[in-house]
Amino acid sequence: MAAYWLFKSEPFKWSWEMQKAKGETGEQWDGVRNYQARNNMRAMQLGDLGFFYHSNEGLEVVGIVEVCKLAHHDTTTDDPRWECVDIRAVKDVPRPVTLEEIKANPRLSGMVLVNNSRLSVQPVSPEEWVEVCRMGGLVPAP
DNA sequence: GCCAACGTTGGC
DNA sequence: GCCAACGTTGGC
Repeated sequence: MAAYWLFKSEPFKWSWEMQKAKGETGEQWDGVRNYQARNNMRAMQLGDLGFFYHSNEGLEVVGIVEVCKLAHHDTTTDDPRWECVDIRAVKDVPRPVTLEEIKANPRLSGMVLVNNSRLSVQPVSPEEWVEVCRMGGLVPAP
């Protein structure tokens, strides 16, 4: 059973354009130093899909990514506690969905993005997935 | 740039 | 095991 996620990144550190430049191979989602976010990555399966969200600047969902490598050690640290998955860009969201729009949609009032904005890797429910895809012009949802 | 919210650390 | 202090995140 595939699951859905949301990955947050500050675009001046790691942007959707940079993610896309990595192509089919993708890149490890490194730098996460939060247990909850790490546990979410440990729970991911190959083929799981996620939203790519720009925080701080943009504040919008700009792309769809796919988990292409299961959780493994984060090579940017020696600390064995930290792991990450690899993700690759799948497609653009034709019409980026802003945080403002998400907050304004009652069907998305339960989204982690709205209620725990500090969690950088979050689960997304199937209903939320479909709704955000619809708002972004992706019909049917991937 | 500010500040609220949250997570982590460390003294007791 | 509690909680105050501190650091970080991220919306505004």
